[in-house]
Amino acid sequence: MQGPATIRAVERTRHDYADVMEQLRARGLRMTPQRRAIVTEVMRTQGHIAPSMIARKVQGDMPGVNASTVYRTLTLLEEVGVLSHSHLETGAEYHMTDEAEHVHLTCGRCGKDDPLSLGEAHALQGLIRRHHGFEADLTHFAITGRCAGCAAAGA
Amino acid sequence: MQGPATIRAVERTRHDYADVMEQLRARGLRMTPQRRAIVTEVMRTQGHIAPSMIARKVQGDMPGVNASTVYRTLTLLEEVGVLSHSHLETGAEYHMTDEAEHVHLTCGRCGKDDPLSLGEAHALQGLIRRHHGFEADLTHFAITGRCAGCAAAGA
DNA sequence: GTTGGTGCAAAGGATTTGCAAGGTG
DNA sequence: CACCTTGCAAATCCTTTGCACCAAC
Repeated sequence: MQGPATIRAVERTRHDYADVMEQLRARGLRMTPQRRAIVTEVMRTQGHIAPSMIARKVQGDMPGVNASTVYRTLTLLEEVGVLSHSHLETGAEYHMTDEAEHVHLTCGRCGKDDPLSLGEAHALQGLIRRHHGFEADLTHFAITGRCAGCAAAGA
Repeated sequence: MQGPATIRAVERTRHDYADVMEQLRARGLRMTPQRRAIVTEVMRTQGHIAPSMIARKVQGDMPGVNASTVYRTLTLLEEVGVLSHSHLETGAEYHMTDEAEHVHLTCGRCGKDDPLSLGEAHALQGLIRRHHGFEADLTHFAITGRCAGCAAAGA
């Protein structure tokens, strides 16, 4: 599990089915109804969603879809570039690759999850690059801590 | 699973058994040989170690120790403040709380894991604080990306 | 018709829980 | 001796794999 590096400017078009199909076809792969259902579920989700949750939801809409199919599909769609995953406190979660353009600032006390702007993310990346030549992908792991409110509250 | 926030200057003494016992006793808890073995294993580890690995190693030295004891102990020692965990690409890993003073820069291609200095970490935290009032704990999640070498190599 | 995909079933591994027996302070 | 801890065993959960059948293109 390892995503692409750095945050790119948002210039690509958002993925839709045509897009997904194209990426699959380019590799001689097929767009099955199961895959369609899985992509739909991830697209419908604002933000990120856990694999096991995708499995449950997809099975809700389309009984008979096997969990193993879901896991295999997620892996495949990530290889193809349609999906990406990030690590949150609760585990790995998937999202459309082109929705990866934000960094999670998750409060460990109240659970609030603020996004970091592109500009701020770039500033952080620049700072890391300057000292290590390391190209950070801040979207891949969340950043935890205490939000302003909770920090003020003391905890 | 959620650790304390911010990176503190390293001024506290390193934990040793006396330290651990004190923290337990303060809560009316006991220092059993199993707990001693588990703490020993974590202290012996330079850096971080996964729960399942701790279980295996402890069982190696001290057959009969049950895995459930290990998991319960890790949770407890984290509540007490002796241990903390971080999230790396491979999952959660534990370490002595006072060894948490570094941020992981993990290369997703070659796997190299560089630490970020305290000063640099503070700079990043300052930047985040300025814009969001958010007190980031950069030690809790690793930062992935591409190390200088791999970034240059193109991948 | 090819070749990739899916369902099914089973395996695997990590982690949790209830409970009675055991050990620490 | 009281109460915390442990071992045991069972139960979950999530995820992976082998394989024969099925379907997309």
